[in-house]
Amino acid sequence: MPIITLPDGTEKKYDSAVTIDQIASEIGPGLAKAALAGKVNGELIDTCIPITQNSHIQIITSKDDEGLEIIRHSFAHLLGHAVKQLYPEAKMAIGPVIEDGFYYDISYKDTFTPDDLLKIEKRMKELVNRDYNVGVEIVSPQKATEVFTDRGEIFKLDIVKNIPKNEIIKLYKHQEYIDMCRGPHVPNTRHLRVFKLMKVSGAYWRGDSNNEMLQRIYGTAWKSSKELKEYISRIEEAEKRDHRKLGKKYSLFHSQEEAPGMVFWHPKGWTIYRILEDFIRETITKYDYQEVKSPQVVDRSLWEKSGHWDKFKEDMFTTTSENREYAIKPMNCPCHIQIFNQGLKSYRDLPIRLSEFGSCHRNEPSGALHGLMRVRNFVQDDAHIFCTDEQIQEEVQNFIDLVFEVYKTFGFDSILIKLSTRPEKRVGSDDIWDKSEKALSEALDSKGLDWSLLPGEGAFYGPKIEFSLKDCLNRVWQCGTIQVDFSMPQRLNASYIDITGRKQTPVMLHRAILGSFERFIGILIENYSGNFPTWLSPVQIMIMGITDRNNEACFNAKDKLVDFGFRSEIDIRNEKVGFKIREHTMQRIPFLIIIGDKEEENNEISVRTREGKDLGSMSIDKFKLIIEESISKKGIQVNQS
RNA sequence: GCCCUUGUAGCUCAGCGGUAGAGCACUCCCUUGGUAAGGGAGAGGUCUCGGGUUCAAGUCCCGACGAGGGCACCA
Repeated sequence: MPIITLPDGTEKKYDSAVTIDQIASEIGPGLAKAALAGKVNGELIDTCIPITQNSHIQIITSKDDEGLEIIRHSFAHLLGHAVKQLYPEAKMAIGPVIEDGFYYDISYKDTFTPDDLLKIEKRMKELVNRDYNVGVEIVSPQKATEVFTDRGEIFKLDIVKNIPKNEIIKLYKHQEYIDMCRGPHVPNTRHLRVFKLMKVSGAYWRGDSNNEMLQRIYGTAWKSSKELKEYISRIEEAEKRDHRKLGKKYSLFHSQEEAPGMVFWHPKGWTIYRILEDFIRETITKYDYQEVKSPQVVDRSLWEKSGHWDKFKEDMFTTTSENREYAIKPMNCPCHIQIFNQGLKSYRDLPIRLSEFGSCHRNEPSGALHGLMRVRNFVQDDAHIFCTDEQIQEEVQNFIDLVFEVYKTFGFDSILIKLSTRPEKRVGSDDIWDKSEKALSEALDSKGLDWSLLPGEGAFYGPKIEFSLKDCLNRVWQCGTIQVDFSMPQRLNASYIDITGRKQTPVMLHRAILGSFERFIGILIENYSGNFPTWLSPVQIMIMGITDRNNEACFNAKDKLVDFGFRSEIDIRNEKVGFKIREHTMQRIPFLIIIGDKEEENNEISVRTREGKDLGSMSIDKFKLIIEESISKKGIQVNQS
C-alpha cells in the first residue's frame, strides 16, 4: 500500500506496487509520454520498476539535467544495438556518459573507418524510428554470466565478475541486443532523436596501458537540434582559435621535426613572452621574491639525492662529458635548495622566496605533445618559498592574493580552486599533514573563497592547492599551484637555526602562477583569439602613408612613437591604403595610423582601430594619451571580439 | 609509449600508377591611389626520409621520423 508523494506535496495512495509510468499516466498522457525515468527518494529508477514503499517521487523528463544524462546513456546502448547488427563479432566493453555525449569501447578485428561511423549512425536512426520499448530485467550474477557467455561478450563477463555481491545487476533489452547497466534508461527509443557520431579513436581496456587497445566511438547527444548545432559551432569556434593555427597566422612561433616538443619563438611571439615575464617579475618583486638563476645541466648525483634519478630517469634528458653523467634539469627546486644551503640560515631569515624563470626539459611521451600546451622544454614562473610550519598559512594567503591579482590583469575573473589532501602513499607524519592541510584550507577560507576538496589527490610529499581559470569559451585551464613539500628540503639537507639554537628543516612551498609561459601564451592566444590587448600586442601601431610623398612623415611619426615606448612599425609599400588597412586589421594590430597630405599639413595623424573604428585626425601627443589609456587597462575588460 | 588518421610550393589545399597544379603570399613592371583586396608579368617543389613492387611511384607496399585525434602519462 505505498503512499506516493509528488514534488508539489500531493499524496497518492495505491493498493499495490506502482510504477513511474503508471503515476505519470494518471497525471496526464503528455507526461507519460515524456517520462524518461523517476527519482524515488533521491534515487533514479526506470519507469517500469515497481515501487512498493512509501516514497517521494519526481518524474524525470528531458527537461531535467538527469534526463539528458539518461538520454545520452541510452544512446550508448543504441550504438551497441546498431554495432552488433552490423558487426556481430564485435565485443562490447563499456559505454558511459561523458560531458556533451557518450562513447562506447569496442573490440573488433577491423578498424572502424569514418564510413563505418556513417553506417552505424544510419542504422541507429533506423532503430530509433522503430520506437521500440527498452526492457529491463533484474538478474542474478549467474544469469548475467550465462547471458554474456552465450553472446561471447568477454568484457561484460569481466565486468560481472567484478560487481560486488550486494549490488543488483540489470540487463537492458534493446530488442535482440542486451546490455548491462546500472541505469536507468529511456523506456522507448523515441526519446533518442538528436545525436551525431563524432569520431573513433583508441582507448585501453580499463584504462590500463598494459591491456588491449579497444576502439572508442564517440557520440554527442542533445535535447534539441538547436543545442546540437550550438555544440557543433562551439567546437568550430574552438578550432578557429586553435593556438597552433593562430601562431602560424600571426607568426608568433613554430616548431619543426628536428626539435619535437620545443618552441621556436618568432619576434612577435617572443615579444609577448617577454612582456609576460617582465610583468610577473615586476609583480612578484612587490611580493618580496628574490630572483635567481641556476644551472641547466647538473650532475646525476644531485638528482640521485633528490630522488629524481630513481623515479624519473626515463623522463629526463641526460648528457655525458668526461665520464660524468648529467641531467638537463626537469625542475628548478633542487637547485634552489643549493642556493638556500649556501651560508647558515636563521629563523629570522625566513621566509625566503626564490624565484626563477628557469628553462626546464622533460622528455614527455611523444603522444603527449600538443602545440604550446604540452612541450618538452618550458619555463615556469617558478618560485620556492622556504619557511617554517607556522608560516605556511600566511604564505599561502599572500600567494592567493598574488594569483588573483595576476589573473585579473588578463581579464580572467572566474577562478576554480581545488585543495588536494594526503594520498595513501606519502612521506611525513600525520601531525604535519594535519597542520599543513589545515593551513591551506584556512588560508582559502580566510579569503572567503569557494573551493572544492580532492581527498587523497595530494602529492606524496605534501598537500596542494590548484588554481584553474575559465576562458571566454568557458574552458577550464589549470595554471597556478602551491604545493607544500616536506620531503625535498630534508633529502637535500636544507636547514635553519631556530629560536632555541637548534637545527631545523624548513618547509618548502613550490608555487607557480601562470604555470609554464609556453602553455599560458597558448591559453592567451585562444582566449583572445589573437586580438591581444594593446599591452600584449607584438605590434601596437602600424603607420602607413597614402602616397610616397608621405613617407618621411611616416618615419618621423614612427621615431616619435618608438621614443614614447610604443611598438610601432611602418608600411610604406607601394599599395593602396585600403589594401594596407585590410592586411593590418587582419593581423589584429590595435592601432592603425594613416598619414596623407591633409594630416601632414595639419601636423596630425589619422587613427583607426582594428575594430574598424575611425578615431579621426589628431596630434601625436593626443594619440599618445589614447594608447596609454589602452595599454594601462592591460587585459581587463578588453574587447575580445 | 599505444591505436587510428596524416605528411605535395612560404601558407591553405587539389592531384591518388604515365612529363608536378590552384588560390593567397613572394619578385619585377605599370599604377601615387584617402580608410578591409588596383592591374600585368615572373619566379618558386628530390611531392618528409629510407627501402620495396612496377617498364613506370606524390600516387601501391614496408619501415623511420614528424604532425593531428584519442588513450596512457604529466615529478
